[in-house]
Amino acid sequence: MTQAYEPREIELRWQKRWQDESVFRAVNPGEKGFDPKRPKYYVLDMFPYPSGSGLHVGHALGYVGTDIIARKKKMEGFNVLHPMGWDAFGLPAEQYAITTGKQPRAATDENTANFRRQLQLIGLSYDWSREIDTSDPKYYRWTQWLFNRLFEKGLAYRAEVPVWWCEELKTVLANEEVINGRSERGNHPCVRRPLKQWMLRITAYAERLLDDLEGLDWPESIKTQQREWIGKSVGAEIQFALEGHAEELVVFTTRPDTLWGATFMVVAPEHALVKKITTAAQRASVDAYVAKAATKSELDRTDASKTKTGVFTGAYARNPVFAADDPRGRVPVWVADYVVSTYGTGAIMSVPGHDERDHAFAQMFDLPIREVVRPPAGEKGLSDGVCFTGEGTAIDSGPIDGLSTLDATAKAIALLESKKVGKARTTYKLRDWLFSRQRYWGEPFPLLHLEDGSVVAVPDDSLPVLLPAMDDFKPATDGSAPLARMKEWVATTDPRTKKPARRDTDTMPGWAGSCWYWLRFMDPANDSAPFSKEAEQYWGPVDLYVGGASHAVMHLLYARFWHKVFFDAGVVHTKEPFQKLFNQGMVTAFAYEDATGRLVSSDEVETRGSGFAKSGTGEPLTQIVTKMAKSLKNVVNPDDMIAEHGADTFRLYEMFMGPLADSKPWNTRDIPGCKRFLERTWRVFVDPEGDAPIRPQFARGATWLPIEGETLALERSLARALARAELSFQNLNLNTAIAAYMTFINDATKSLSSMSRDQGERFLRALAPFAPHMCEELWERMETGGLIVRAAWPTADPMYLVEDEIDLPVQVNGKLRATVKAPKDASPSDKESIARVAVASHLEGKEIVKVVLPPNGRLVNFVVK
RNA sequence: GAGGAAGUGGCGGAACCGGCAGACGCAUCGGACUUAAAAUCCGAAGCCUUCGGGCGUGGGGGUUCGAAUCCCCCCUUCCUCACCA
Repeated sequence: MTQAYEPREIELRWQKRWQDESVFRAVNPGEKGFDPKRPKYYVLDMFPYPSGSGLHVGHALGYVGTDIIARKKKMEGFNVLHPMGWDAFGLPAEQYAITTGKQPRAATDENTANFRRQLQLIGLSYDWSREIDTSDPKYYRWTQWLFNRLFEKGLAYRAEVPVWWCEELKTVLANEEVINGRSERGNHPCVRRPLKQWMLRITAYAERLLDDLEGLDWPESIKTQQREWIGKSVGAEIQFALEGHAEELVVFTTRPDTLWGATFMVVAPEHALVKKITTAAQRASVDAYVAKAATKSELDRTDASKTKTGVFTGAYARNPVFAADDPRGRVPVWVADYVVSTYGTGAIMSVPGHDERDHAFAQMFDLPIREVVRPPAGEKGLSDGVCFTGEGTAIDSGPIDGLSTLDATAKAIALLESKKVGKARTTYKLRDWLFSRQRYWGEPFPLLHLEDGSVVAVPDDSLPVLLPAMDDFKPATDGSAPLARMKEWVATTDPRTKKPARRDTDTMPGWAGSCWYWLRFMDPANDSAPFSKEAEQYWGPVDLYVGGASHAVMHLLYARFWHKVFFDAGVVHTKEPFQKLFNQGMVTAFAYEDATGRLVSSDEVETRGSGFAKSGTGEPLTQIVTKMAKSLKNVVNPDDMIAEHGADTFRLYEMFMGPLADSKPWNTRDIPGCKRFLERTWRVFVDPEGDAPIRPQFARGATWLPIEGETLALERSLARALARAELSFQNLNLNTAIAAYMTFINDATKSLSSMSRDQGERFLRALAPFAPHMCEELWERMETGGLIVRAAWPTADPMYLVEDEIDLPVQVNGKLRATVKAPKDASPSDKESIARVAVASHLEGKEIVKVVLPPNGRLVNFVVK
């Protein structure tokens, strides 16, 4: 038996043992070995897209964190569900296949194999029997099945919509995937283009998606982001008659109380009425403006936000609150790109007196500005040259004069409704979800186009609609779907009527598979349903969901939407899928810049004492923190580190860096500290000089040590470490648990012979979730019997958290002047007299005004003059 | 511009409720062991100091016997959304 700590050898052996004994297999209700007495705990990682570059230490941060939690919960007696799988369909996987010249299927299999290998290297306690791959027909069969539920409820529809088109990617993208007119993936320019697309009616769930955020234990910042994305606004819809046209111009406003101050109208360049209402005289300039707006990317529009642009259409609208002969009621209609076509009705009434944007526009084009809201006393208004947008009192507004903004709004709406020219309305920024892609690597829509032009779902029992193999799967230059080229696949028959039908050739976006994967994990092998009711009833909802904050909106909103649809369909029993959400921080890296602020590649940096310098030139460099980047050569590969130091050190370092939620830099120089701690722990248990597998005091049948003297001191040290660990699990700053364990091992090293077998056992159990391989090895050498992963989690005995003697800080005027020892149960007056002696020199010649002894008895403070 | 998170030694970070600022680790320095080095072990260390003490948690003010922690103002960094009527 080896006496040295050799992590790789130990780790491989224990990983095999865990696998051989199916230690991490979660047992479902109804299966053999299920224990109904244990409570359940479902801890889920956001499953990765298996990229070609392999696992990143940032992924591993979350995975190690959840693994430690899962292992602890298991030791605490929970039935733990802790699964892992692959989000394998979608654009990035297809792009990767194209650039590497591989088939997506083959490339995906290669990448998942690599990810699986890397995850297993870390010794993560996943139940690998539940592994899923969203691009596996056994999985996407049920994605299609669930799509059918949305389809039959009318939540999926086809529409000609202006969509984001990315020429580079040859695909349409969802609103959420386009940032400032560029694709989220790859940062390519995008343009708007009308195309017939499948949409999901997520807006039907807007209100519930908003309301149900309340009960969730999620970071407030994520909830806020979702609320803002949903963007609820309450107001009114108002119809303006158009001079010389039968059509009405409908606008949405949150401030119907300012209707009397509307001096012009603005419609978006894409508005359907623009062509119709433009007068001959204005035709040329309007056409030019509209054409220009269409070619402008969203980025250009945003850049131009400082100066408003627009053109008069020549048309006039009638403000319904003014009499037909009132000149205030005749307002010009302009077209301007500061009004967006996709929000509200794509048209606004412009109230330049009380809206910043309208104000700017009115000033730009010299349009009239009227004040209809008087600001409350003390606030500046139009008379001070300020556009007042807050709440005040209605003035110059006929029937609502004198009312507060709140009352004026209500009365204005009532008035509009009685005249049938408007009504209360709530709008949302959230738009329906553009759900189809003209790409290859995704779930085919399980839909058939019949000869009569109608569209029907492929019956559930004919699923899956398999994605056919294609040699050339690249998107067509005209943007048509690659599957459309598979003529023999497209032509099929409706299984119900045997009549000819054509398959839909679009595929679902990459998000589809991740909209329900946590449910499939509950019952991954089920081939008669996506998951059984019993399994969902037992495991749902996810108790802890851990992943990056970058999924704040898209994935988490889509997943909640599908889950609610399933809830309505009676498929799941909870309204929300993820009860507690936690975002792990980003793992950043150090980078180095010279005096001019230029970044220097990490392999050209050397340490100079406590500073850094450029190798060769010796030029001094400053250390800064950045994202990891290949160009800076500061990307860390877990494989190398594990090969060099072992998985336990890797796990420990990931957690020791700092609180799980914080972003923090990876510092290779700090890793030896964690390794040293494990080596020191090893030497506490194993005598490197001796032949025994374990030191005699830890061997089975070792002499029992009474808890007194140094053993008592160690008992206290252990109790403190265990208590600290418990707190650190609550706060998810596991770095402090490790720090507490280090302190204990330092204490143990100093009085090794006084440490008992029992103390050794409890310490190993506490360390086991963090460094499972080494603890398993030492546990075995102690001949404790069984695996440590199945042992019970140790808790601190409060009795040993209390010291006989406490350190009593003594302050004079709040400044620390001495620290004295006092018996733990000393009375306040005893403490005061002990303290008085200790700071006698500071009290000399002073008058003691007050002696402060806080209720917790933690210190004494003399207030003197 | 709006919203969110955060600013503590040379570095990563501790400090549960307002009560010893800097736990734990890295780097640094000293010592032991060694022919020597590495490894290991032991120890020192916030900054300044005339060795009395003074100053210290981004800056300024406030509350308090006492503030990293609570309140007000300001600065910086990161993230997210940005003409949403």
